[in-house]
Amino acid sequence: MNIYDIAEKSGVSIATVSRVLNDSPNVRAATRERVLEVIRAEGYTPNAFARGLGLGSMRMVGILCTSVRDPFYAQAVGHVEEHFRRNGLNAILRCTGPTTEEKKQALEYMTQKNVDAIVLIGSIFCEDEDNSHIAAAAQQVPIIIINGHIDLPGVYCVTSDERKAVCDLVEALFRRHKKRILFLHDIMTYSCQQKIAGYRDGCALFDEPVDDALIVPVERNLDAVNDCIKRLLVQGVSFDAVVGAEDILALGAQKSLHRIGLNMPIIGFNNSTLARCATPELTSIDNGLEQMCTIALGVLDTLLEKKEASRHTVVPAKLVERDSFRAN
Amino acid sequence: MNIYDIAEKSGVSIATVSRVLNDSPNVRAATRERVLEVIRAEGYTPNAFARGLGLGSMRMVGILCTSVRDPFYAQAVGHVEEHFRRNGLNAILRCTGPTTEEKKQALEYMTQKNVDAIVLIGSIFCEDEDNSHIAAAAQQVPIIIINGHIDLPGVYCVTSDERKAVCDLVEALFRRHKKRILFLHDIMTYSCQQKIAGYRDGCALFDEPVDDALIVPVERNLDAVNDCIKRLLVQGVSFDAVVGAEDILALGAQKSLHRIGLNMPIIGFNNSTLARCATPELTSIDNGLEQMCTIALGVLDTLLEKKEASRHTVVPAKLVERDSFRAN
DNA sequence: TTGAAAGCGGTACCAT
DNA sequence: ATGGTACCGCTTTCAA
Repeated sequence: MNIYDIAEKSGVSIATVSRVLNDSPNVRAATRERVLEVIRAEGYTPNAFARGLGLGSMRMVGILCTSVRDPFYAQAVGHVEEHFRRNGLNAILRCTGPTTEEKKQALEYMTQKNVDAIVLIGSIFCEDEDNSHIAAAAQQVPIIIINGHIDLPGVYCVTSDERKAVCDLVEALFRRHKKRILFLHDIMTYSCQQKIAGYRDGCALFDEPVDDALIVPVERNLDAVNDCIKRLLVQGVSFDAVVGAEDILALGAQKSLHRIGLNMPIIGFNNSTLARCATPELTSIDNGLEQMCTIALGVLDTLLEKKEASRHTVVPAKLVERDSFRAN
Repeated sequence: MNIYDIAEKSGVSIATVSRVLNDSPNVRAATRERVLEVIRAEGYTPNAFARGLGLGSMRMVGILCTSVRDPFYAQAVGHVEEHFRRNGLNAILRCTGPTTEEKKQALEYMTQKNVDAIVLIGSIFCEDEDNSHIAAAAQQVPIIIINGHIDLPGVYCVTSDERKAVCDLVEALFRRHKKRILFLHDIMTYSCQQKIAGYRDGCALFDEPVDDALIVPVERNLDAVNDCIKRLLVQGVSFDAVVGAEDILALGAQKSLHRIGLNMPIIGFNNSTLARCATPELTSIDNGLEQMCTIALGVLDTLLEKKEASRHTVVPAKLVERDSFRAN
């Protein structure tokens, strides 16, 4: 069943059928009805590939993330997919893992598939040495980065003001006389750098020197965090509060410290389900993910209309207070 | 840049270029090299839509789930995407929400996009009244259901033996003289029905009557579970163990009971991150998700080779014991 | 308002 | 081993 069949059965040319299909105004109402009737009766739907060939688009966006199995990215993918779908854009999902090589391949794959845009989820896509693969892809198709920033033509970024949020948090902790704040993080992404910058900003507000021994990298899983905390204590590194660059890190620290019998404010990041599932519930910084996704969609809409869009938008991040903060 | 340009620059016909592109053996090595050289030099990549038009496939599978934002589904989506990608199949993701209407639309969307297969994640796609939309889609393209079962031609199912796993669990609890086991569940899917059947099987083993007041539906969030537990206690419904049809339900019960000061074995389902994040760590039934995904890929591979595949495969589910079980 | 026909960029069959 | 060419199914321009 193709457009020729429909044309024949309706007694019109394929051009007319095509016009009906594409809501062209240049079709007499009666003709349109007749064609639509045949289309309905035959249950016809146009071939997406042929349409893509003619139009150069299948109204698809590529979504890249390092792993949907990570709840934070899953959350983001969900939001992006939903926002886009509501605007008639569907998603090709591709997980890349952390290596630059795979990210590059994924980017090439998406451009070859003629997607209308590529959404990069997380600043982990921003390499600090070489982003030429992103630059190359951006020449073919708009690239949108959620919570990451690269200053490149064709690359549109939406970030969260995590720097300020951490700064405010540090300030609040200092006011409670918590001056040795342990900051746990995993991969040193753009986002992570912002958080650390915020940490330093906060210390600077109080003219307090930053003890680099308190900024500690650790793998993103409970066991690694537990080992890390124990090691720090054995090494005699003292601290009276913990901030995790991800909820899971904060949660790991919480469990570890609880086991040891230590009690102090613990704050996570992303305000994920984990935060509420922790005991006691974790205070967490919400980076405004959904708002970032809404803006991303707006940017893309603007671009698809061939208008210019802002290359960098920043949304606020805010602290969501829960037990792990109040109690201590 | 298209195949004609490459043909011209290499001094061959487009047919030859196409052969080179598709690794046809009928090309002289020297010719192949010359063409490849031009392709490399020009950075040419074939147009996916045109190729799709000719081949009738873009090597894409549709993945449907009610919500990737749910960690369990995210986990599944991640596994499916990964397995398929490694076999050169990419994923179009579409979340549907719980309504049949949206699921139907998603199914239609996928068939219209000429995907090579559709993967349905979770038995929530199996309606118990009317699955005609799935039957219809299955006539166009193979449908694979992960952890759900519908007996329909063209629909291939991989399920987990959750029934047996719950039965074994109930047996183990009975042996510890826990005979009033509260079973919390949310939507009554095929999977949920299996779990309840397992619950009854277990009781039957001990000739113990099932108290239907202990099989309680509740919304899938912490607050709802908390309210539910409190209500049950007020109503005088007594129980000495809790099994949740999802980890989040078990976790909610754990928090609620802990707050009240009650202590009893609590077991979740899916062995998600949540299980390890709970305090104390939750015992959980692992339904063998990854194995299901591996099998799903195998089935699809078989089908794409136009061979017959088994319409229903069952993988074992097993209990992963942690603190919430041992301690009590 | 409608139709004819030329693309879009490939694949694959049939010759040679 | 290679080339010519007829599709694949739709969009769009140009005429009428």
